[in-house]
Amino acid sequence: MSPSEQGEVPGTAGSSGPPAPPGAVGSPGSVGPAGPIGSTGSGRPVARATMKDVAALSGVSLKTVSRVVNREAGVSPEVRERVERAVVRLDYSHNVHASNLRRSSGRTGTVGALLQDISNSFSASLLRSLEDVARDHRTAVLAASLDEEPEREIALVRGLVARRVDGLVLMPATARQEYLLPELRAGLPTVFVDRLPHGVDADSVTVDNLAGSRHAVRHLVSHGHRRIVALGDLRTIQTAELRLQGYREAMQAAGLGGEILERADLRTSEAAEQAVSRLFRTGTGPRPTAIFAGRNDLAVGAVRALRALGLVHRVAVVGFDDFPLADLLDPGLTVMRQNVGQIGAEVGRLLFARIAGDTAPPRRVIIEPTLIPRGSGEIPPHE
Amino acid sequence: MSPSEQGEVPGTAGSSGPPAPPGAVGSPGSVGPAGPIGSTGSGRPVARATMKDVAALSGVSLKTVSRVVNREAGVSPEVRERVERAVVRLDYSHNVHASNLRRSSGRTGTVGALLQDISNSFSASLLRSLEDVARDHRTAVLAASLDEEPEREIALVRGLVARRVDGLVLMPATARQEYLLPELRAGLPTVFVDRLPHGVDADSVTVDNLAGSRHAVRHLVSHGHRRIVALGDLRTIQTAELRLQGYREAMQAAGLGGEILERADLRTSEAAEQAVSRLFRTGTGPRPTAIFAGRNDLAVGAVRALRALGLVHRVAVVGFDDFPLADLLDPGLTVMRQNVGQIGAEVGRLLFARIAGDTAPPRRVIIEPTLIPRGSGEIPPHE
DNA sequence: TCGTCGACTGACAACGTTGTCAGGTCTGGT
DNA sequence: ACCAGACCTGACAACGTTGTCAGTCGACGA
Repeated sequence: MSPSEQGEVPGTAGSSGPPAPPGAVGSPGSVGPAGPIGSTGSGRPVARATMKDVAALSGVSLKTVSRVVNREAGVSPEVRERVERAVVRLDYSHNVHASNLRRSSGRTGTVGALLQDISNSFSASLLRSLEDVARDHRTAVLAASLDEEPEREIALVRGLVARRVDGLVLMPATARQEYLLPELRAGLPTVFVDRLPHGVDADSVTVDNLAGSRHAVRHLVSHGHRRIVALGDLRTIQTAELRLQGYREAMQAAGLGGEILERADLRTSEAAEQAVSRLFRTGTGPRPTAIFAGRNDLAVGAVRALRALGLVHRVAVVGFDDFPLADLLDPGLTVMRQNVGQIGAEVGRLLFARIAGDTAPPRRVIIEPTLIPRGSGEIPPHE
Repeated sequence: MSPSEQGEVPGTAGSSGPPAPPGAVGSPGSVGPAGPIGSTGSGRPVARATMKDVAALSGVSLKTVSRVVNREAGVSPEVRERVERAVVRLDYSHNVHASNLRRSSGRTGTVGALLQDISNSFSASLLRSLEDVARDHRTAVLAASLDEEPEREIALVRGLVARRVDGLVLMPATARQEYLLPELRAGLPTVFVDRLPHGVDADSVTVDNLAGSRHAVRHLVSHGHRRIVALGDLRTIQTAELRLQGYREAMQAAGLGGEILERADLRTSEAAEQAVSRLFRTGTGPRPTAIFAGRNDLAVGAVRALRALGLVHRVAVVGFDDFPLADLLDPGLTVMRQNVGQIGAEVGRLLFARIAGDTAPPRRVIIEPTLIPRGSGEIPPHE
């Protein structure tokens, strides 16, 4: 029997080939009584070909197919060629789940990224730079948004662990992460980003929020401002509270403790817009002359409100977190920039080092934000 | 023997319990000679507990553990309780890959989304709305960026198929997608987004680029413009070419065929900025009085150039694709808005209908973009 | 008292793959 | 002619789980 005559596509109309060769494993029809693999006349889905089918078609054993598919050495060129033809003919696609299950390494080639909201520019850019690192490691990224919902975080982590991700990037929505302890002990590489871990010890990449907001406020003070209002997100969010704290510290340090004025728990751009609008419209006493916004869309909301009031060139604004087009506003928005690309790359570096087996003690990488003056933060006080 | 005394954590220091009960399956030490499960003194990772370990600890069979974990009926409360305690004690986590391998359904609870660039606001918002639909179906999303690289698309699709995703969302970078035929025939639910499929038949959700760009150009013409320049991305990108085509058609229809002026193959905001800059600085003859930008960051680049030239209030601009803060520019940027939330939700709806078994012929959903006038597109011509 | 039924539980095979090991063939040296 | 060794190839078990089916046990009606 010549090798080239061996096997046939199971179920192909008009069987014209020889009977299954002696070496064939399994019955050709085992995928289904009526079903050719890869195509039916109708649109009905069809079972995928397995290594068994490839083995049967090419007249070799399962193990040999495995060798060819995994490009292992020690397969004769003719056999390799025969198997490869069968692979193409059957549209065989490797099943990585079965493969990983059997393999010793236990890697799935997948990492999870749980971020605040992947449609916001900070999370999206972070995800993107992580993706770039992951691709270099032939790894896919499962991404999801937490929207500051703690229960969602816990449910999603459970799901990722059940999927046996090789690593986890987390911008936590929970206040404490003890629930992660078993996973960390089981060796799940985990990197916190933007927010420090609480109750567990793990790698983290964060921005120096305290120093950053102090810097921003000092900047306003140095331009003559005394009545500076701070806008902040939910106080339960670590970074939000830290930025407010930095504001307070800087005010105290400048001897302006009596002028401290905070509007916190602002969730959205609209909430910030409304808060600023109220503050500047209905103010009875002296109004603030400057705004420090603790998050990018709060700054945007503030600018919208000032625009509506005709005050964009009279009230100074500094925001935390840069965003696209901030330079195109009029005046350009002065911000504390967090270098998102650097953060994402650092997160990826740490994560894949852990995945590769790095067992050093947890690292806390802290990135200093930088002030980008663009005009809005350099407006002098107007009464 | 009382149930509460059965079993113990394998390897726990100071074995004080009774010997393994008669019904126990497997040896308690089978996970490793020295290793307790879930914790070691050192930071070394440790094998995860399997159902076998849970079965051994709770003194029941594998199958019973499976029943408890999957909340199947027909397990006595005492046994259930005993198993659940063992699950907690061992930090058992279900292995969905093994589960899916054995299960009949073949679902993995994962879909893939291959978009242009998940850090750009269009792709990011799309991903986000897809994620919301996916979460309702208890499904995770694998996301990746194609950056207009055809080979990457093909490699990533191969990877997703090997991961046996339940469905695929594709914003193709390839000109033709015949390579997908085997997967489509095998029943892989696939939805194209933003760009139509070529060479294969599949669901799609796109924007009416032709009508949209005609509308944008007509808008400029109706404000008195005759010399309108069009900026476009790579002509090989379907949507980019369609938008240029719409521009040409609208110009012809307005009797302005002789005024057609295109700058295509602009990949980035910077390229657009440079092109516009050159056009308006060095122009010898009469300069254009309006710009139609075929993609959001090309519009941004154009605005940057005009800003630098002091022409923002003298040259009209209409962009295709809305983006955050377009309303905050001065003047506000007039755009053709594609309703991204609607597109993403529609994509999700189609995808999960297919996953649920819908076998109707492929659908082409076309969404009409709407003109959002904000000022920049309503500037009259200045010579 | 005995058979029957329902409720619960377990043994076993199978999902698609790879690690281990043993067997077969062929070449070349004696 | 014979054997060692290199080179290919295949049988089998195992990864962690679930579907199938058979078995045990106590309660209940006749």
